[in-house]
Amino acid sequence: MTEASGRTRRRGAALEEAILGAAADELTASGYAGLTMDKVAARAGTNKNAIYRRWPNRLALGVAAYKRLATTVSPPDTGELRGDVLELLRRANRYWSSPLGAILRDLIAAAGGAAELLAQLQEQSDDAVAAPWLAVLERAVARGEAAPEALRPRVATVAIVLLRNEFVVRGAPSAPDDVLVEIVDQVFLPLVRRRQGA
Amino acid sequence: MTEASGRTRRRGAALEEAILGAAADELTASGYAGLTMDKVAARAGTNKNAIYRRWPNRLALGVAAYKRLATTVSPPDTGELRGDVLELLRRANRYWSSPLGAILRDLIAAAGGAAELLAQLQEQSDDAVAAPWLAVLERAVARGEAAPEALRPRVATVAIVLLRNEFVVRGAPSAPDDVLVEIVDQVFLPLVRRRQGA
DNA sequence: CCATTTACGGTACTGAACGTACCTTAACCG
DNA sequence: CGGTTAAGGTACGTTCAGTACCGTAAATGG
Repeated sequence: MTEASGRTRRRGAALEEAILGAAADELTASGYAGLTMDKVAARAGTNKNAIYRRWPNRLALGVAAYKRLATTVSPPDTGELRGDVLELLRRANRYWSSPLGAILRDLIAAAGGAAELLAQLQEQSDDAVAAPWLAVLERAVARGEAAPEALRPRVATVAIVLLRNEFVVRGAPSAPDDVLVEIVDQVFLPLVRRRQGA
Repeated sequence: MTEASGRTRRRGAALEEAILGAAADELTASGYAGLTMDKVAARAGTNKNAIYRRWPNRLALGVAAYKRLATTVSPPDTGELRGDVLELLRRANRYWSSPLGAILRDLIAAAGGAAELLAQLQEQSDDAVAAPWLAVLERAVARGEAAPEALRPRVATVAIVLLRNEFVVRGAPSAPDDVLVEIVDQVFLPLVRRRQGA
């Protein structure tokens, strides 16, 4: 049979949508390891040519497909800094432990330092990661719980970076809650709290 | 020709040595991406059977070969905490920027969360990473430069974890010195310094 | 409204590697 | 010295990424 039954032949944006959708489906179904170009083409009802005309390789397609699966979060507001921070960490822990987190880790691994692709995964590089932490800290500063010096990305994101380290370097499938508490109480809070001296 | 010319047929430990050596050579010559089982076998003057009898797959061989390339470091002693810490970070930065660092990153990536292999790469898991930092901090505590509460692995290793994050997640080929200084002055020193309050 | 160009669909390949199977033969061991 | 173990040799099976070509539907535009 020529073409897929009675349907009209798709082009341009419509086809691109179909491919991305198929790739996203494959990602959720089989993870990045199971994302093969042939399967994506088949699921999208097209062929590999159409894919390679748009993305140079499998990784680029994977990154593009992941972006439509990623969601953004709104910062919590428990009324107190420690609660907010723990909540942010627990969310992150859940996410990294989830199938989506596994996909993200695989993509980061596959990118292997290709800065351009890594930046796409962070969606606006640092800002998106730092935003909720800065939001939470700003309220804490207003309440007098945190020092204004804490309102710098490097400082604000310390906790999340430490947690991510557990996953990327230690390979934990999920970080125990003790670890989150330890990060908050041993590192994050001592660091951002209003200091009397120096 | 049968066998490799006149040489006697190696077995057991001798052959294992030869394979590991060949794998290490391949790693330094072509990186982990270029480490193929066929090339290792050829360079070791044997065949893939002998390799697969000892390591279950390419990654395991890569990790084993890497371990013989890795070296350990002794902690610096500049007489002052900030100097020691910057020196440790600069060393780490150089290492991660080097070909060996690239191999390590690829291996971590390829392990993709296989905790067992990742642990081998850290050589004794945390301890080896934390040791020099704890050593440097102990001297600082003795001098009154740092608070005793800093002598915990989670706290002591904050700086190195933040730097590693630059490589793994941001994909920088090398971190600018500014970043190291930022990590030290904005995060590490404020965190470990003797605090008057609370 | 028709000719031309663009880009899809179909299909077949190439090439790289991993991992396996199987047999022959040398080294070790009691 | 005979039997067992482990090398060496070699040939596959498989899986995929990425490429090449060709015929044809859809846009384009005169």
